Amino acid sequence: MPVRRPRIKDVAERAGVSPTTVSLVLNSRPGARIPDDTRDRVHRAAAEIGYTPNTLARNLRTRGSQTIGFVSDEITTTPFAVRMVEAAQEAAWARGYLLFLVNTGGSAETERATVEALLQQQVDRFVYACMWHRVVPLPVGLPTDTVFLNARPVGGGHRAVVPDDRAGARAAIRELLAHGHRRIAFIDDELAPEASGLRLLGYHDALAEHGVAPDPALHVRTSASTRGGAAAGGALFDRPAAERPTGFFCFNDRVAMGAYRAARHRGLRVPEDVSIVGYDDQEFIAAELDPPLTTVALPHREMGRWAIEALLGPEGSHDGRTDEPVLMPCPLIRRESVGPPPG
Amino acid sequence: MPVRRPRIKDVAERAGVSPTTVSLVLNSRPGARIPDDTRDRVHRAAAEIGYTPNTLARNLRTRGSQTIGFVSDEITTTPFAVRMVEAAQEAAWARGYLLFLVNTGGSAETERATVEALLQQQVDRFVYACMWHRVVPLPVGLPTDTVFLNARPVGGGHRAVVPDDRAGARAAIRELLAHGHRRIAFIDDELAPEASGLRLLGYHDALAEHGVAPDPALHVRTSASTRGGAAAGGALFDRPAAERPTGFFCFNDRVAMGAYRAARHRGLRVPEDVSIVGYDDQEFIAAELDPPLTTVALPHREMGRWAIEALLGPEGSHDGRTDEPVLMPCPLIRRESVGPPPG
DNA sequence: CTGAAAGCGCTTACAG
DNA sequence: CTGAAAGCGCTTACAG
Repeated sequence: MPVRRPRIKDVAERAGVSPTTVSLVLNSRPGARIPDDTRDRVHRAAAEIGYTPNTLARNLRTRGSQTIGFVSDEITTTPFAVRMVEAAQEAAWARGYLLFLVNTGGSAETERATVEALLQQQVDRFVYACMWHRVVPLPVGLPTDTVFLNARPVGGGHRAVVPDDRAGARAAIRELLAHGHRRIAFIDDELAPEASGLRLLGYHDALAEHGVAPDPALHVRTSASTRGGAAAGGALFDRPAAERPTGFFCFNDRVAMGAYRAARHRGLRVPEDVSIVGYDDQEFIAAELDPPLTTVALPHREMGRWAIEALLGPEGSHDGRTDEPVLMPCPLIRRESVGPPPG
Repeated sequence: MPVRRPRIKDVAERAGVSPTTVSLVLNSRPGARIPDDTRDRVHRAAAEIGYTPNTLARNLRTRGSQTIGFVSDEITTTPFAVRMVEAAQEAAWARGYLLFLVNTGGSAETERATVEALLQQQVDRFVYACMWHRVVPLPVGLPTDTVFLNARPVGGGHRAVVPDDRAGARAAIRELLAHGHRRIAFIDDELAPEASGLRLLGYHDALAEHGVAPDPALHVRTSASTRGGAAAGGALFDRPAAERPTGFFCFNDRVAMGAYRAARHRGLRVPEDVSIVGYDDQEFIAAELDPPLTTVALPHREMGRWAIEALLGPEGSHDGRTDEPVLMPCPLIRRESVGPPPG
């Protein structure tokens, strides 16, 4: 470390040219007509002393900064949504950008300070990500071309990408309907986040398509956990046979895991006696349940990539108009928890 | 954004002093005797025009860089180990550092390019993290004071922090022994990673303490998944009663989840008929199993924080000697899957 | 106490 | 085709 990295001047001296020339050939600027001879000497000299440009200096001069600020509420906190970070990082890297990752823990104050610190680092492009699909107040200090990931700002007017929860739910319910189910329950999240409202819409959409009247008693809310799923599922299982739902759409895979448990405790088999569909396609859970869970996947990777591409997209691709958020499809993942209703 | 951020010169003009003075007061250098009067004028001027220093320029000049490169094999890929990233980011932020996050996908070539790019950004401090406890070849290009997180370099000689898998396993087995179990199986990972060897040692340690001779037939290897756990657990359950283990130590929580399933299929109850201990304390799994799983936690947060603190620690705290890796304790998390053996 | 000047390592008009 | 010079926005000896 103590040996100082070679500078452009060192290359210039060794190649017997000026720093200007070195800069020109190393950046291979289109306009510059430089004989191959000179060009070679420079490249050789650079290679020999292991020259590599100081990005900081370049950025200071050009006022660019090949970096992106990735600020999130607590995204890294959630094992769950990491693929968004991963995909974003990969997409950024592929474009020659580096990602500054900061999570603010949800505090508005930290958020402000974070944005400030990044701005000082000359970071001029931001992705603001949430771990849950949320509608968020506009974080102060963020530039107007910030891209929202898994979130949209309350007023709109910014680019944003969110999962298409409504269509995802619709697909889930259709799957149940296609197998012949008519009494279909929706075990929803009691916190009723953005995703909740959207999925309820999708639930109704699909029911309406098939002409089945929604039974309000079959839409229940509980904590979106295994425990909640077991409790709510159990209550539903315990209804009189004629009123008992045969198909269950669960707010997430953990709720589904709870529903499995409640079924098991009552000697009910999945999918012979009851069909269950989850949401999230959560790693280590959905595929590993017994039987493997049919569920709707959250397009974390796709959204992460989209966000970076929108941010770095072709010049002027964002004309500042108040775009609608992009709805990323949530594919239905068919496994083995859905079958025809009993009898 | 088109409005250019104010520079130090703007503050100087407004306050009627030189840039030198502004720099001096804003950085409140210890030696500098500056009258409160001047000091106030500068601060006021800075506040009025919303001045905030350009970190890039400062870093170029001082050759510092308040940034840390966090390079990992595929850490963000694993929902599982995110807490390491999270804790590292928080610790860095608390010290005024920003984290460049890059994961290389495990490719040595990408790794080299990554380090190179970060070096060009004048990043001079690195954490190299792995998602699994691994022994890694020394990544090329990383400075010698790099801190290894959840990994140690093959030759040693670098600071590193890893989970104390041996002690963790010992605690798990002791827990089983304390409840009276003597026939204790270890359902190990077939890939036999670093953690595997260490845990086997801990398993033997604890057995030896209690004078129970290890039965090689009770140490089995399988894929570290639910399916693997179900298969291996099932085979063990099917042994003749007198040879059947009553306690199970599983390589991870997913294996334990499989063991639960195998037990259930055979009408065996946890913990009445069989006691099970996992490893990882994996979120959304361990605590949500039925019954909740007694397991050993991986100290991801603690390791993440430690890495940053070692990196940023008091000057000269690293004297370059070939330190042994720090072993971070893996606490036993008692829940409800362990009881006395039947009969 | 305070300022002019040099310089961190680049890039980019501008001359020649 | 190629170089001298200015400048990105700071900090820091050095004078005074």
